[in-house]
Amino acid sequence: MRKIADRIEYTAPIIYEYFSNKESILQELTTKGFIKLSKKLELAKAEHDSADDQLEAMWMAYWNFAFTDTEMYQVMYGVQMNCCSQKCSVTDSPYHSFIAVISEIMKDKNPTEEVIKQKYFTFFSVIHGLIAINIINRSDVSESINNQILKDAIGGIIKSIK
Amino acid sequence: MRKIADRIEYTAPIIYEYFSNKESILQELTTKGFIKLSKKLELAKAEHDSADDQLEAMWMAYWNFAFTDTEMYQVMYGVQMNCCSQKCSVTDSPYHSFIAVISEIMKDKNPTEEVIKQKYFTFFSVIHGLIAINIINRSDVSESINNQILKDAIGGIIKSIK
DNA sequence: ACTTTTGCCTAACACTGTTAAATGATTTAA
DNA sequence: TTAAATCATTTAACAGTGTTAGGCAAAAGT
Repeated sequence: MRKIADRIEYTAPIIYEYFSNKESILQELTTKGFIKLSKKLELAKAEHDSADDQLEAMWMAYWNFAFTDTEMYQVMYGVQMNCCSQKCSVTDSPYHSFIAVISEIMKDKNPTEEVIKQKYFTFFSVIHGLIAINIINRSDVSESINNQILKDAIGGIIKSIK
Repeated sequence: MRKIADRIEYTAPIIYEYFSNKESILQELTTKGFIKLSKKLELAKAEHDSADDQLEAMWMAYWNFAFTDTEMYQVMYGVQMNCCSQKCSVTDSPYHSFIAVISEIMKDKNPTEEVIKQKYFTFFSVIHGLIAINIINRSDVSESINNQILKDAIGGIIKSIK
């Protein structure tokens, strides 16, 4: 708040003349972000005819938005993972456990360590994403995104790496 | 910190005799969490013979850990999504854009609205998970988890919902 | 001209994490 | 046995958050 005030060359309290609190500033920014994102999505959609292509293009647009407007994306979705800089990437043992099994599954393909790592992260992203949504939106979708979805997802990736 | 101090019936500063700062407490907890999780993973693995089954069982164990030790999981992975309570779930327009196209793709199956919502969240989890990892671990895996993985993931899910 | 409103600031509160200094008890040294 | 040193713990404080209350001076209304 004080930093914002500095930037606009006022003192902190006048911010509260325009916004009821910090949260509502983020809220407002987030809303703008969603509008911008929506436009990109509609644009991507309009460039294709089949629904398949549209959906892929939309998710690609979504992906691109996340990296052209990273700060925005982080505000919108509160992206943050405490540990990841060290722990959940390389140093932890879950990582090594999974890597071992994935290597085993892919052994016919003679994959590089890098490829295996990629696959691990793909897995991790999917599962962690599902978990995060379930933890946060517990009441909203907890029953919807259930074990079946999870198993489908896992099965799908296992198939895809064989 | 003061709450911890209350709980252990000391004052805040003595905590700093045992931990250099708050971060290092979380660090310690996280380490313990990873040890516990690792054990569960190894246990799950040991119950199966084929690598496929092992991997599935491990991810299921991972999933279960996230919900039996939710606070731990949140500390370990910093799960948090600012907006989700309202915005990224139902009220935003990206949601509606995607729902529309997913419905179109699945129209032959006459899916309920609930099913479509599920599929959306599956998509969202996957993509958001990949994005989050890329944003946070930028230097570490940014080149690894690239567009190819993304396209594979999207393609896979599109296939799976047809 | 006098009152009301507006715009803005200073000061402060309650709450974070964190550190320095003081206190008092217990152990050690002489 | 008394003096010194060490230890455990606390109080007080600092700097940093978000936020609110009160005041003051310039502008606007009557």
